[in-house]
Amino acid sequence: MTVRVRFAPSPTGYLHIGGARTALYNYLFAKATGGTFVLRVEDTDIERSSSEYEKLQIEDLQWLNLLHDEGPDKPNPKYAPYRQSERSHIYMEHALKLVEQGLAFYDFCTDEELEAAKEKAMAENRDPHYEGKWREPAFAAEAKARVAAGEKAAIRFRSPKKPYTLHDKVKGTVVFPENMVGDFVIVRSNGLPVYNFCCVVDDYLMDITHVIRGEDHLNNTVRQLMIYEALGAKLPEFAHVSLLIGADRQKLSKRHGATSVNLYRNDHYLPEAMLNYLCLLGWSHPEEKDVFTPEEIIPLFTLDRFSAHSAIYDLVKFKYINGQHLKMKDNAELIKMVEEFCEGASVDFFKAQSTEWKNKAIDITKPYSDFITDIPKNIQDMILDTGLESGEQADEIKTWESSVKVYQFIKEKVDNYSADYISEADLNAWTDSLKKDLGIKGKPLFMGSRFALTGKAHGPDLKILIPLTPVTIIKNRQAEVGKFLG
RNA sequence: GCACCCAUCGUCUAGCCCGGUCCAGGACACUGCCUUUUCACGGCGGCGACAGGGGUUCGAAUCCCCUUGGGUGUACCA
Repeated sequence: MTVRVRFAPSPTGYLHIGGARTALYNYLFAKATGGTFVLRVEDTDIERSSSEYEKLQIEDLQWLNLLHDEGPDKPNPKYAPYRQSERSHIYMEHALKLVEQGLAFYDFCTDEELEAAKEKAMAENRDPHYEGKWREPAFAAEAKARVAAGEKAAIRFRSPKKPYTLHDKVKGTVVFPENMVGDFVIVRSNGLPVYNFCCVVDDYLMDITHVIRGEDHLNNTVRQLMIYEALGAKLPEFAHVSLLIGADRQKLSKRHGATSVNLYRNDHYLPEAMLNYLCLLGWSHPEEKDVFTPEEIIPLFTLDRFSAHSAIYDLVKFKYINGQHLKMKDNAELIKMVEEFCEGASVDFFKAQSTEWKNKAIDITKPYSDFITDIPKNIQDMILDTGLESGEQADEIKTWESSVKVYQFIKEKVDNYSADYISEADLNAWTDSLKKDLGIKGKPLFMGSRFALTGKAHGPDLKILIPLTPVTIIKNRQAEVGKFLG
């Protein structure tokens, strides 16, 4: 049996990080087993669904490189169409069959009647299940006649009063007691079928072998189990993955920060880092590695390494993982990314430099960066910025009497420098001269010359940094340094 | 309310199914040291958890029960 899994988003908003995570798990499982990853669009809620969101969600999936093998844009004739809105006739056909078999029935109750019955049941401390007369087989003929006459009716599934057992790959054996659900609607009175019904019909007809989805569907599964049974369909394997929650352990929402994938995409997070981080929220690497690429994980991915409890979505480790993936990239790729994705004065400057310059600039900024956008930011701070660093270190430098000597010596050299950039050899000659001729050594020499050249007490190795810095900028800084030192 | 799910460092987790090798391991964060005549990167340490209570057992993080806490569902939403 070849594995077929699906990701079935509702196009009612942007792709959510929780959705991306379940998509990832389905994708990894398909790749790990040589199976097929199907994308199905669950747009039965016509009020909230839009084709625009469908498009955007697919774009986000593509950005994450979670490419589907089958879907609305890559149909397999055997299973198409892949949008539930285009499959209405299929659902109706099966719903009608269930009515014929007496496993479902037409219901003519009004919303008011239903609401009143529900309130009464609650008040009497009974389960608020359907109690209308139409569930009685005796009314079947009358119902059929009324529908034939054009009257609108919902179709309800006659729920068997017995317990159901689910063997879930994550939760283990779950027993749903009888009376957990009443006779639920499978087709609305407006003729549109409902999620729990469509889902089963589709998973059945599309030969889905493994249903990997969020835990929020766990209780729904009892309804689905009933429908599988009524349809005479073989049950797929189920894996109900725990949910992502906010730092307050509440459902993830806007107030917890960015919850949709496109926001991370716009901020130029690395897609492979996002996948890496999301993967770890609820699944663990067999060797406890925590930085890895999707390709590395595919051969290792199994359904028995999920944790059963929900995980707090917290950006701190995400940042670390993004940094690790960034540091794995080679310079050529990083240069391309900076030029393509980043903007600002430092990027414009960057683009105008030689390849050699770019490579060195990447070398010195990479260790300081977790995000691609940190690179131009660091280029700005380290190479282009003319401001002074304030704080204890700078104050300490000011107290050294040698600082002024170092500054004056270097200032004179820089003022008379004819090239646009100071060479490493010249810089070495200057520090040698400071050491030999002026007798300055140790901290005052190195810290002092760093401050005299950069206006800062910290930063990358001067020998690499200074040859990358335009002399004009150093001159501007020196005016500031001069004022600071008095 | 009722049903279902869950419960190991602040966070993500390993271990739990198949009790002893766990006075509980890793990672992030925080922190100390080393390296770097600076900072970052890196390396080596430190801090830090089995929710509580019963039971079973020679022995429980691991099995059972209760409590507490959290989550989900209970729609003619998905």
